[in-house]
Amino acid sequence: MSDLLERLRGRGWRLTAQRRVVAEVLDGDHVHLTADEVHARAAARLPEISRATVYNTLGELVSLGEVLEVSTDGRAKRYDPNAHRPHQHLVCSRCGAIRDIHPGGNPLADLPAGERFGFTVSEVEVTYRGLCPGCARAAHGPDPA
Amino acid sequence: MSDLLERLRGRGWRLTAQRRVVAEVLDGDHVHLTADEVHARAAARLPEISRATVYNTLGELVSLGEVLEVSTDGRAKRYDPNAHRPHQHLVCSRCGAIRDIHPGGNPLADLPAGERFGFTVSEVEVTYRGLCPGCARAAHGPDPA
DNA sequence: TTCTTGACTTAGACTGTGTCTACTGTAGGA
DNA sequence: TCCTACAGTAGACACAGTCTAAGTCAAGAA
Repeated sequence: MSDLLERLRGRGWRLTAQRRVVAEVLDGDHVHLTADEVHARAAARLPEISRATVYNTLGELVSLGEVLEVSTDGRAKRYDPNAHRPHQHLVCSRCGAIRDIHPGGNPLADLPAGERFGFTVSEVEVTYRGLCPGCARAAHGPDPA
Repeated sequence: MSDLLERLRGRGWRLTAQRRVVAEVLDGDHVHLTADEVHARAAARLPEISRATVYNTLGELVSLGEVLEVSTDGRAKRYDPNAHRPHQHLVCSRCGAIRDIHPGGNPLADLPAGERFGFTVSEVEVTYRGLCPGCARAAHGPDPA
């Protein structure tokens, strides 16, 4: 993640304790935190950080292209630091767990011209839904209730 | 849409004026209204209908499988009556216009086993984003501002 | 090192979307 | 007609996110 901090400094980003903590919280693979979760984890290290700062910082990271905003459930948006490698999401319909996946192929090519309604199409978002291994076991196994 | 009303009656749904108006508002192709828009249009025909009734009725239509809930912008959910024909969405990133599209192929098959993390995958949601013809013209043409 | 400046942060009010609750209305059977 | 259960209502509440005004601080200049 120091890469990210370096890139941000290179872009003239003023580096404050708050921004550093938010960037650090977003480090890792398969990280998809809501703004409130980011705030909670940031506040564990820097108790006085405010919600507005977390929203501001997340918004800046998104517009700099360093973080992706994903909304898989129609509720809170989630923030995904894995922005430099195009990927899709696999979501558990029961517990909400999210995994990043990297299928081959280019889904944009699957859209025939006749279905484009004259749109200039530039992006595709693909979300696979199903049950994660744990929830599938719970659904099939002997019901302990 | 009288099909829908017939189906609902067949399921023992008590058909009231409020429910009929909500179902009628959702008639048509490429219809993707927010709950508030449904409420506004329903209230034009039945002024005393309440917001809670619109939410309740939409929720019932969704759980009966007659209407789909889609959230393309992370803001308000939209309700899509085109639930009996599997389809995907094409969204204008500028004005938010939504079109239903029906590409061939089965996107589920594009997900190799090695990328499934043990999930039992049952659905795919695909959203294409770009500019609709009107917004593309506005972006390219001589700026009238 | 100290000063200056403008960008950054803060608390809290505000908005939009959706849910819940307690009460009222009403369709249809006894 | 009366009863009962389901449907509808208004309004309070909850959650996610945005905005504002005022205070704070990082970083360059002297």
